[in-house]
Amino acid sequence: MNVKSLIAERIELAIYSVTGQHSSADIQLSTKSEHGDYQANGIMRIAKALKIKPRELAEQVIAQTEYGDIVESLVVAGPGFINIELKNSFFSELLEKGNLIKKREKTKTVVIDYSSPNLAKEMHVGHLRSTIIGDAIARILDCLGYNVIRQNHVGDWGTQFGMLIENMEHENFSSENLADLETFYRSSKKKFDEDPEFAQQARARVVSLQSGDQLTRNQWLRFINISLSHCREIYERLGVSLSDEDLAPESSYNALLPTVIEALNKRGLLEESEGAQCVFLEEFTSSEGDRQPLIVRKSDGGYLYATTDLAAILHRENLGADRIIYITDARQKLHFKQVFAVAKQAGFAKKIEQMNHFSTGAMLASNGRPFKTREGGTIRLSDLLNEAEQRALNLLKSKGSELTETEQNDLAKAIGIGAVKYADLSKNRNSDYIFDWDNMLALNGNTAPYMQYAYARIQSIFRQAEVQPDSLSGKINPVAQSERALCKELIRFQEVLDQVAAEGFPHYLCVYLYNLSSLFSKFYEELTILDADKEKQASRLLICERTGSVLKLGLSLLGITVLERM
RNA sequence: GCACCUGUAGCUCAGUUGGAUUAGAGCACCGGUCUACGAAACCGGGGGCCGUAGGUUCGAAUCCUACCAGGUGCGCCA
Repeated sequence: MNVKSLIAERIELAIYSVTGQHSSADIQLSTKSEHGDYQANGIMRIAKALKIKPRELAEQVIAQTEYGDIVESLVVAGPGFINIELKNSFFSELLEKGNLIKKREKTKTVVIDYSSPNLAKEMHVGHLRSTIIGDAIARILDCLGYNVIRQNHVGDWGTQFGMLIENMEHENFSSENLADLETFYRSSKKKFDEDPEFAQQARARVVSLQSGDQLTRNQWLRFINISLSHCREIYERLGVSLSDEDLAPESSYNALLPTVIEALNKRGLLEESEGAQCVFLEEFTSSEGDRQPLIVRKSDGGYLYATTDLAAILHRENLGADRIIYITDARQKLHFKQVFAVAKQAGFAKKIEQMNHFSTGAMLASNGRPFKTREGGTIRLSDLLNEAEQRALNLLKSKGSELTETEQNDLAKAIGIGAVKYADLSKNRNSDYIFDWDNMLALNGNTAPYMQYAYARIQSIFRQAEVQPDSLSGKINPVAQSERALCKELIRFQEVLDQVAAEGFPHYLCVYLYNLSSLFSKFYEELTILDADKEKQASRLLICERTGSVLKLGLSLLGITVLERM
């Protein structure tokens, strides 16, 4: 249940009955405990528009609000805030019932495009952000009851593949001895850049590939399959929910491309410029009259990624999308802005209500420079993940774990991978972020291990008490400040998920889970659970259970596994 | 040249769309709390001209303008 929306509804109804207008009450979480649990900030804005005194309006709104079941008190404060204190019984009952997440009834279809690696080479660190952030958003939308269609728009078409297939012939490579894709890509690229004759043959390959030459196509398929199996392995290790069914490769849009051009032409959007077919839109014209083109067909007749992306929007429309989301590097911002605008103009997205490009910043090394190997090359994702697991294992050993060797290895995987993912997810996706092993593996602060620890501690309580957490039931009565604070945070879960779903910022969920873990630690330090009297013990065990469930579900939505002990 | 993004504590980051005399976390630094429901934790302390300068209003880290610094993109790569 979204508590914030519930409160907003009540207060907005009262605002309507006082003013006759529908206005946002602007409900926010109170920043200070003296100001209650939530606060309504909208009164001052409304009063200003109506030219009445804010405090008087606030009084009238309070008098009209129906709140007996959820709110303890509504108080006018400062220049016209309404401070809202929730009834303990309200959140106790909510928590006793336990179902904190309410799925949508009228479902919407959301098509989400993420990861989308280039199959010409192995996945590298540059693919991490889109993959992880996209997966979290997809899972959250899923959990909220949206009909989610994942699209992995892998790059499997174009010059690079001509180059690779040609080189497979030259080097006499078969799929069996192509284990190291990255090296093969580099040597092919080198040859392509240095040997004009080879480059020519490579381009000819592209033509025969795209015209359906059987031999070339077979080679291409073999190559794609090797590359895909690398991806599957990475997704498996990362715990990413993408499967083969979500593949929507560039090549699959090939047949649609002439249709796209034709449709643009029919709409009168096409214009030839310097031999290329372009779309010029008003909104991409500067004040000096410089026009920014979206090139959809090259002068040699070839199509570009803009054409493919337009075709992909047509495809999404056919999938019944109400909303489409793309998660890519921020460098593609202008590109998607243009593609969305052209798609709208061309009538490719008549039924799509929302088109979101959620862009991500870059991953940087601790010196603030791009994150590369010492030689200046890209870092393979598999190497990065190996290092994460190794570092987590070292950490476990240094803590003198009592667990067996195999248990430690399993833990190291969960901790290492979780730390890498969480480090990425917990930052605002817009900004570049500095990749730092020590920060992400720290056992304190806004890190995955800190939350995994909080969860493990909760499970330990249940083991100590010899109870099955899922069998717990009864009354919750938060008497102490620290348990009330924890309960109040627990009922915010849906509110936070709704916000991530709307805005595409998983770090809101991270901040929330961190805050929750931290409130749990305070609660745990301050109050006895097992030694408390029967009633308090039952209540507190149930609070522990709800905290554990929210942590487990919350982390799993981020694609991070919890640990029973660590 | 034009456009977009970023600038918050020594470091890494939040700041819920303009909210409350005192801008928050973690690391690092200083100090405190275990004969133990997991100290991998908790509590306290110092540390800030929110890049700079104006403006908008009851109220600005948040909005507007100019400037400074860093990054990125902009006609036939994706």
